Amino acid sequence: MDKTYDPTLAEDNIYRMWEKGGYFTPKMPDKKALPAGRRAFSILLPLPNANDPMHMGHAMFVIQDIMIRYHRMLGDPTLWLPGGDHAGIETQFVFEKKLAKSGKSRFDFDRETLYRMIESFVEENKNINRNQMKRLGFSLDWTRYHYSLEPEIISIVLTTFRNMHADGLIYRDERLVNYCTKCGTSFSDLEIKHVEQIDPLYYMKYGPFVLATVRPETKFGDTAVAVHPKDKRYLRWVDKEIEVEGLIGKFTVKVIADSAIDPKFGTGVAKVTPAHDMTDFEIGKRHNLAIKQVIGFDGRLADAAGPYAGLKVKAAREKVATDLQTRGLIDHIDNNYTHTVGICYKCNTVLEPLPIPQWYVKTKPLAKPAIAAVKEGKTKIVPLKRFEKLYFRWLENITDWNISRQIVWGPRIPAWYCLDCNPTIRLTFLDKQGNKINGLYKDLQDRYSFEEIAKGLQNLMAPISATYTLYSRSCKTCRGSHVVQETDTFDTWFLSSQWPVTTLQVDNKKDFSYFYPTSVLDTMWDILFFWVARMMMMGLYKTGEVPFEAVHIHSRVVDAHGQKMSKSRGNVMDPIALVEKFGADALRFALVFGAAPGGDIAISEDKVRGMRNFANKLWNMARFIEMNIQTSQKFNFFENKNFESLQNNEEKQIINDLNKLTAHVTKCLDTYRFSDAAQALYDFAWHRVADVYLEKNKERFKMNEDQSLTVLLHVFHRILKLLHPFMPFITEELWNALPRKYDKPLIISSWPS
RNA sequence: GGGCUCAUAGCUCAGUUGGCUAGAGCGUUGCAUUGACAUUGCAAAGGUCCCAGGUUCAAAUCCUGGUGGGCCCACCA
Repeated sequence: MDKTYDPTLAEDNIYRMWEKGGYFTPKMPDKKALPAGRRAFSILLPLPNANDPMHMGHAMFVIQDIMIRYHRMLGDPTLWLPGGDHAGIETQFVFEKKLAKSGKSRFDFDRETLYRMIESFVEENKNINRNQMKRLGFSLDWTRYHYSLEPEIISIVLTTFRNMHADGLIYRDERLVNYCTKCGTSFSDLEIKHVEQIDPLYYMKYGPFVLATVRPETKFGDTAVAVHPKDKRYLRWVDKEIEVEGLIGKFTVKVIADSAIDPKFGTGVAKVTPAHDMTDFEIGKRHNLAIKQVIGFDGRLADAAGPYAGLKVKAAREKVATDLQTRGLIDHIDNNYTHTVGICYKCNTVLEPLPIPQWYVKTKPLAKPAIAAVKEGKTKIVPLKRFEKLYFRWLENITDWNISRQIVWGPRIPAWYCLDCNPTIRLTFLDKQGNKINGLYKDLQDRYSFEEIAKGLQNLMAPISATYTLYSRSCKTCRGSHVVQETDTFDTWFLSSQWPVTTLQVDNKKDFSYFYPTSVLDTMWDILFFWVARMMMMGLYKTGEVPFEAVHIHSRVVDAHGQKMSKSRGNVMDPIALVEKFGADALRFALVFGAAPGGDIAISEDKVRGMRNFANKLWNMARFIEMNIQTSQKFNFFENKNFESLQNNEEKQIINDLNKLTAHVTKCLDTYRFSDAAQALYDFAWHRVADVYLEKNKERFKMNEDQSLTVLLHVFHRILKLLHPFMPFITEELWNALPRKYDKPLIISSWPS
């Protein structure tokens, strides 16, 4: 053995040996034939975006590998199932950035072409993170790898959609949606980022009133003025029509009373713009107000804004404000008004609430059983009560889920519209010459053939009244074939929320019956709502059973100063670079050591180095043992025996401590206290065995005495076993380097008790 | 605006239902070391456990209030 441990030499070979041995693929004996207390154990890897290289957050999945290796050693049929996500908007966004570098944009291509381009882009990158996970030693069953866009997986997802539609859980509706005019798509409530900002609050003269608004440019879309029903100042105006002087002429609106109006805000009077404000939209529904859209999906004012048409929202606001001022229609301006606005989490553009027909999932009926399942303990959220609270609070206040995205990257919603029956469908497509055409079908059908439209199609927008059929390429009403598929694609999370079901059902039903519900879902708190809660809802809907028995919330990896890693901070660490420098085991141990569940874990190069030193310590302990052994020596192994006959006090004591350690580590692993287990192992191996026991008894070992070496070997073997889930490579390497009783790799050796 | 959470050594953090003479990693200081390992060993320094009250035989741990961070949720124009 060399003087120091070189991980780069060992790791690759060992991983290949494991893979070749098929140890990651579970044996699935009849469940009744399993020994008492043993049962199937399964974890689904939270599927990384297929086109993303690995980051520190993924490295944290080492917690799952620890559980998986532990259960494999316990003798449980153990499955850790890997996968990759097409990651809809995320991937398309990355791809569009790439396009932008070559001076192109998504709007230069029809959807078929754009889709193919993204597809091959993902295909190029798909293997990167798979190989990286192997570098970390993850014992994933690669024979069961799945990708979210496999046709069989999509087919299961679409079946869910159809069933939900039949059950009345899917519907179309036109309401205000948070829309990013830059990314060209809507988002669900969850995806909206809120930021505080200071904007001028304009107090404008409005007929007989003065009212406060930050958005004077939406004045063209006002269809009412509202006051609080109990506001005595304005009671006499309620239900009256008032005449207002506007920038493009006088108009009349009705004064309405609605309790959504806060009498204390501004002057207690608000203009109501149902097409561009969430509150106003609700008010509009209550009072049957017209919805007058004055901002388009391109973020520019529409024709209804007269001379202001074509201006972007921000420019329009400034111009409108100035013009109002020159006309003497501004009473005063509060320049220090602080409020929060919703912005796009991808590009930070202020989101525009716009009326669009979208597909929704009715969530209340789904949330109910998901809440009950956790309350009844069918799924345990560990380790912290506070995540349960979060989970309940979100599900109890859940709003319906917008699953439409106006992007190409993902499966399209399987609804077909007949253009002949729905001539007011708005179409955007590229004609044969590549010009962008936009208009209603009834205005276009004389000039363009159906085939030309269908081929160059970028987007369609069907009015909410449009009829559609699911899964049918001919119209059921007119029997015509001028049908086009909905261009909205599914929110990625609609697919990933079904992951536990799709991945286990896709190959054969046996996996599903054997491993569902899965044992643990290990993830970080940031996708508790996005993914975990939705998997609960969808899993319960599809199977009547919870998708996992426990949810473990692992730590978030932060830098040496407790700061979140981000590109803009420039403090991102590359896990693979650390593996190359210090070895996978060192990084793995560093990620676990000192990590409190649900909290933060600080990773620095110094810390990983420290853990590399620990690996080296183990190496040298083995070297010392090897030095004192003669190759011809035959050992009387005491594995799994009590050592009750030992006379030597030192030996009795170390065996006693070793057994205590074994019980402690086992208990920690059963209760998700990975850091405690790691610290106990570190402390025992280094400070109890190496520093004390070895030093004290060096002379005896050198005498090459059979018994003392047997005890030492037993202790060391035990350490390797207990440490294996944490540091799989070096433990496997050392297991192989020393004499042992069983000729099986450590990965499938039995967990000591 | 509502809620959650944190505050412990120079830094990053553990501390499981109250029993601590308060720990770890990294860092610091001194000494040692051709002998498994300088990716080492021995030793040392370093903390009014944020502040003020309270409960208790006992509080870093529980309660109340305060101060200061972090986070989540939210349609007040």
